[in-house]
Amino acid sequence: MSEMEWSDGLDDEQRRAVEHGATPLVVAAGAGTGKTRTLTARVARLLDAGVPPERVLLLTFTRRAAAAMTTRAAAACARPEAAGRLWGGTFHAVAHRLVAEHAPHLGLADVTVLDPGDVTDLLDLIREEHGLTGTGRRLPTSQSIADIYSRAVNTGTPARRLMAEQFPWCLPHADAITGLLRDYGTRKRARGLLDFDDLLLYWRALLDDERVGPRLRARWDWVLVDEYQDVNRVQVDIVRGLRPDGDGLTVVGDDAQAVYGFRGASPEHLLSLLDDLPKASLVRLERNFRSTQPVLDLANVARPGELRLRLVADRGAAGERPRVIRCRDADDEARQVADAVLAAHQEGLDLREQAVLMRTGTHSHQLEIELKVRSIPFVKYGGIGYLETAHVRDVLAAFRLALNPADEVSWYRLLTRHRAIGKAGARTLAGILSGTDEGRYDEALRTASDKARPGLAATLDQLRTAQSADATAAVVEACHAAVLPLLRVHYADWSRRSADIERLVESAAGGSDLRAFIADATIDPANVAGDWAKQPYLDEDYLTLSTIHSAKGLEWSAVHLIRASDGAIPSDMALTSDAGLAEEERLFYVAVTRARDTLHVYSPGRLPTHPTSFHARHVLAKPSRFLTPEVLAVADRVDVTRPAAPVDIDTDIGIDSDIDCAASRSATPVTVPSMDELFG
DNA sequence: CAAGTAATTGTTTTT
DNA sequence: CAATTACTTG
Repeated sequence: MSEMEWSDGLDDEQRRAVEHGATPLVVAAGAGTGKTRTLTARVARLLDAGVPPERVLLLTFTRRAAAAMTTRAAAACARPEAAGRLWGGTFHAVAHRLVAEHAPHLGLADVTVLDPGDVTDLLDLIREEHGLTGTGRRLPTSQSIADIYSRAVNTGTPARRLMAEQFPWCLPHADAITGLLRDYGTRKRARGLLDFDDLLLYWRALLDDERVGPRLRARWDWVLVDEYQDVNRVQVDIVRGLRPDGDGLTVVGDDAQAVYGFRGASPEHLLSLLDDLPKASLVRLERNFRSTQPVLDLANVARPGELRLRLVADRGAAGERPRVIRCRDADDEARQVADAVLAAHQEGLDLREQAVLMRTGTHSHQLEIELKVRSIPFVKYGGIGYLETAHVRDVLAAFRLALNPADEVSWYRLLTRHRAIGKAGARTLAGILSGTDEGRYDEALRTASDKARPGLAATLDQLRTAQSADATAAVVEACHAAVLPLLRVHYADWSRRSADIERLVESAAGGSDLRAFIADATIDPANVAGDWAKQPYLDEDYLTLSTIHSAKGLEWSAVHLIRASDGAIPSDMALTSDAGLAEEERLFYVAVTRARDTLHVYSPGRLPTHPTSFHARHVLAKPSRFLTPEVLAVADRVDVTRPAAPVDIDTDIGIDSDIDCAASRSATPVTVPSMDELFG
């Protein structure tokens, strides 16, 4: 054990966590307290102590976090090559690996992962049989039904009770919905289809199995879990199933940063672990290496939760006080943000060091227009990914059919892209084609209408080629050939979409394992998208726009939090329950703790009811309820709606009549440099 | 039963 | 202003 580089620069508490023995360890790590460094140092220390890397399992919530941690652990330990043999990844990715490995034990001939879009497609496909298609009164969307399903399994709540509590408008159809969901389950099982939730459920089932469970448990001595406040019931069971007495278990989390309640997570899981494992030790990390004290003063005041961590800036007391900017409306807000971003840029702060955070992807609409007008380059995270667009999913469906001809959902999707095949035709044909009958292709052709037959024949031909091909490139090429003529006709804006397809096909053909490529694309779209999606400004300087969820774990020198008005933060969707409101409060906390040096919080007095700006009606909005007097006391208030005198932000709700753009622009005397020369 | 046209809706957050 | 959805017509 030579250098012990992993110990470099750790403070006492971090070192305690890193050097802790085998008894269960809970690390309560506030934002910016070196959580990743601590976790990776602990892994490096284990490896340096001679632990075989394959006996260490590191579970994270995003692929990015997993990659960052293994890389850093490798860099910090004496045997960097060993870190490559670590088991690391998201819960879902590891689950997929294990489920594929144990497919026979699980009674699965093949494993195809359904993305959330596929799930709604499948529900659409079968809902008619359950009397959920009539026109007339409004029926719950398949999306809502999928939500009910997911929440039920992830929280262990009976669907009926769940509906009563959280989806009351679905209650009149409770019988039909529960019937549909049962059918959904058997349908998936019969076809070897697994949705995201199934991956976790199957993993848990493996752990519960008398024969497989002990072997799985014996595979790892050390299990480390990041972001434990974001685990749901099933994930808790998996972790506990892996380490029943807690020995070798390390979890890191922060109850104030739990923001995945809608996915069945609860910060309670972190807190209750301490009760469930009496031997567990708690280490609290409160020294913050990220932000200035003034930023942390605001964060500490805003911090919810039980752990009551108080962050202290390692950087000392100096720093600029956060600013709360009251603005007139969304357009005004966009101008304020753009002005501030440019001003900082002029003072030498790269755009890369700045980010705009928002509650939902649509909140940046006005800002995006403003940025385009001013030629400020930006990249937006958290919106609809390329892999979720229809045409890309069409190609993925073809890939999946090449590997799993029983994939009814993919059949359905592909069939509806054909001319002369609509919903009804696709449904019957998908049933035939996903079956096991020897002559199912011929039968499908016989069933198809005269108009549909030629197109279908061509598709089936190519898919047969794909299914019998060995080399990945050949499979991909055949699928490409099957899909191309369909999509060219089907999409009116084909020219805009074709480039995406080319990139996807190229990237899939380049890989060695199509199965892995599809699983990656499904379980972690960003991972694959990053390889081939266009990233025009990758080498250049650009501003980051991100949802708060996607910004978790990241940091920037300057952070602009927009739409800090009631109805946006907290989202009006969340106001119906205490739990929902508490989660919004945690989101606010996550957002403000992303800032290293400057934090600007913008609160428009009028919010668009409708995300697109034109015939948008506006509704009056109060400042976010999270901008409490205590929070405001540690911030500088700026009111750009009435530039003459600062107005108490609590009482001014901006009731002024119509907005005069020129007036509001002149009210903010920030000089706007020509962007062409700045970025030319 | 498919496909085209008209009307009418919107919209959390993500593995 | 999309993108579903309802209603028409072939």
